[in-house]
Parts: sequence; structure tokens; C-alpha cells
Amino acid sequence: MPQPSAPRKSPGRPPRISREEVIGTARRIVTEEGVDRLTMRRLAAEIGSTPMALYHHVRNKEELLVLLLDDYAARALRRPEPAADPRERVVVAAAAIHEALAACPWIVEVLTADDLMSASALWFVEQIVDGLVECGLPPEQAVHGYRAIWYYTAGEIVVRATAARRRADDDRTTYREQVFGNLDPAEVPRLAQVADRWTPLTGEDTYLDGLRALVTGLLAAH
Amino acid sequence: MPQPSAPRKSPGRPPRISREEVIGTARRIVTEEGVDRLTMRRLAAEIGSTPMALYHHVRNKEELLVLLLDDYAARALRRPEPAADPRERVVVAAAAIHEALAACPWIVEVLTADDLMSASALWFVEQIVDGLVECGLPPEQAVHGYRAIWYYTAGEIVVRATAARRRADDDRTTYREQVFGNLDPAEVPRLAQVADRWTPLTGEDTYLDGLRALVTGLLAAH
DNA sequence: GCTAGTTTCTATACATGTACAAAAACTTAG
DNA sequence: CTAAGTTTTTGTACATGTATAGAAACTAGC
Repeated sequence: MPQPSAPRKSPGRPPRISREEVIGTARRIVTEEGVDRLTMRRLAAEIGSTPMALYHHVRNKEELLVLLLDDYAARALRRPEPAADPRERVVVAAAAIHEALAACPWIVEVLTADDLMSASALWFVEQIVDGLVECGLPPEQAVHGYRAIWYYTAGEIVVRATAARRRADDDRTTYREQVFGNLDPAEVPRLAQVADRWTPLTGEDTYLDGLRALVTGLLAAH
Repeated sequence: MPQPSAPRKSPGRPPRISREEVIGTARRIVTEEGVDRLTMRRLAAEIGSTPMALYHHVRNKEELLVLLLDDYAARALRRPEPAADPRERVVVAAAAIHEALAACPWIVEVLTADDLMSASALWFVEQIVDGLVECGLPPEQAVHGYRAIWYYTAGEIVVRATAARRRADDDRTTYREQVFGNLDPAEVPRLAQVADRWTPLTGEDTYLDGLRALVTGLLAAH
């Protein structure tokens, strides 16, 4: 793997393409035609190279997508006005991450990253951890709190995006609809009670409510 | 797609394999050799058929995996003793789902299901919704609460599983380690402060703590 | 200039999911 | 029995990610 910025004049054949070019072209394809059209062959053709040459600049397609996500985060994340209330800073920072990622459906496959650890996201993580500490959590608890917020946020985006995708290419009856159509009120009374409202209810965007609840609960322990 | 239980004597060529046989054989391969070894060709060979014949019994590989997850849930989910405290019933039901799913790393790709809506999981969903209602939430809020819990739970499992996978086939330095190695204490003081403890901290299993916090917060609004 | 070493690029090959078309094996109507 | 219709199975084909081997293009030491 080449050093991102190697001291010039290294031995070996000089590169004809760069990681930046790969990422930049990939970004163009994805924004113009969607992530489905991004294939290694297509990307190579667009750059004027061969598919395998790309593998000298990115480890594999997954890493390419992670890099694309970082690239996107660096552009799309706008730092919000830090609120006075530290607790509100936590909510606002998490919501900003969520908003940027939710607007970008193609990253879902990558979103399962351990953390959102692009350099440009660090500021937001700092806001969250710092806010929790300011609210009285010991640093370790604050890190755990951040993780919980990240699980919730990533889960929300992934689950919703997958649901949307399944709905899109599923003309036939969904398994869920089958199961939900025949609820036994004796076995599952509450679900039977809300069965007909289930789809609209789960369609509502309640991310912020859940986030606030989570933050409330994280802080309540102290 | 064939009816699960069609009224016998339908016209057309009689099937030589069944959806049950497909799922059962797939389950055997996955449990014995891991999900990576489950390919449509391998599965067909094992059954004594051809790859494309499988597609008359499952829509595609993704659906096969969803069915496998349902199958797994039906076997692995054990209903816990319902606690007296409704709030504790919520926690216990969610924890039971989490425990079963976390023990089963291969489902991650499928886990992004909209809900965990296998028939066998319904009881647990009922426990959660009912517990929240008993604690005073209106039914709509209870459904939203359940969704928040599901986001958190699915997110935790997916994120952790992906992190584990990445660690496994990544000898080289992780991108995260690179970013985390050079934290600027002036930019992100809190992160710099915990940087050396980050990996062990995020390795700890704090699912239950986060879950309890979330439930606390969901109920605190009322 | 020549050789050795290093890095990048190219060509070929394979495993995989699955689309498509046609064949096979039935039931039913006449 | 034959013809038509229906469902399942088979065979072939293609797009995709990527492993592997070797060629190409450079630098450094002689």
C-alpha cells in the first residue's frame, strides 16, 4: 500500500493513477448514477486503467466504499452552533451525524463501520463525549454512552434503509405482512391492537425522540 | 412462488425438492462450516439438484438467509420467566432477543431486516410493547419505543459483528488506528484523554446498560 | 551502460449470484 | 389418447469481485 504522501523519488514504476483519482471518480459515478453502477471494471474504464490496477490504491471494494464515506462525511458534515446546555450539545451533534448519513442511502453497507471514525467526524464524537462528561458522567461512562448513541443511530439508518430497499424491489407480499395479517389477539393482544396502524407508525421518523430518550436515560444513572 | 401448503394435486411438474429441504440443508451447511461456505451451487449439489432449481423455492439468496434467520429464531429464542415489573419485562425480552442474535454471527447481513418479524419473535415484541404500555405509554408511543429498542439492538449487533470481521481479515493497520493515533489534544481534548483506553473500552459489552438507559428515557417522558 | 530491486500495471482465470430459454413432467378438457 | 396449460427443472450465459502470475517502468549500485 503506497504511503499517502511518500517522499518523492521512490523506486519502482511510477503510478499512473492515484488513490485520490480513484476516490474522486468513484464519487462521481456514485453521485451521478447511484452506487449500483459503481463496479471495479466500470471505475477502471472511467479512469482509463484496468480493474486490477485499482487494487494497488484501495485494498478492495469495501475499503473504497469506506473511503467514499469518509470523503462524503468531510463534505456533508456541517458543525452546528454549539449549544450552551451540554446535554443539548450531545443531541445536536448526534442529530447532525444522523442527518448527514440518512441523506446518503448508499453508505448503508459500509455504515456498519466500527465507529464513524473519519477524521472529519471526530469533532462530533468529541462533542458527544464532552457533553456527556460535562453532564457529570465519568469519561469511561461517556465513551460507553457515545457508543450507545452510535448503535442507536447506525441501527436506525441501516434498518430504515434496508426496509426501503426491500419495499422497492419486492412487488410480492412481504413476509412481514403475512405474519402481521394473522395476529392472534389471544397470543399477542397488544400487537393485534395496533396491527393496522403498524406500517404508518413504523414509517414515522422518531429518531430524535429516541435519541433524547437515550440521552436522558444515560444521564439519569448519575 | 409455490403456496406453503397448497391443496394437493396441482397441475404442473411435481417438485423434487421442497423449501423445507432447501432451508434444512442450508442450515446444516451453515452450522457445520459457516455461512461463507453456503453458496447456491454448493447447496444445490448437496440436495442433488441444480442451482437454478433452488430459485423456485426461495426468491434469492437474501430471502434464503432471512428464512434461515427465522428458522434459527424459532429454535434459539427461549421465553424467559415474565417478571412482575413491566419495565423489567421490557428489558428481559429485549435482552433475550439480543442474546440469541448475538450468538449467531452469520445473520448480520440479514439483521438489517425491517423488524425481527419471524412468527416466533412476535411474543418478544408483544412483551416489549405491552410492558411499555403497562408503564403508562400510549400504544403509539409504545410502538415507537419498541422501534427505538430494535434500532439500538440491531445496531449493536451489526456494528460489533462488523468490527470483529474487519479485525479478523485485517492484518494491516486499521484506518481507525491511524486516525486515533494522531489525536490533536487541542482539537479533541476528551478523545485525546481517553485515546489509549478507547479500544478496550469499546470492547466491553455494555449492551444491557445502554438498553436500561434507553428504557428509562423512554418512560421518563411520561 | 548494466544488473538487481521495487513498485505499478496488465492479462488471464475463477467463484459466485442469477437472468433467460427451453425441456421435462405433470393435470385437465376434449 | 391427444392437446393445451402449468409448474419445476436444467443448461447456458453473463456480470462482478478479486486471486495470481508476469510484464513494464522506474531507482540505486556498480
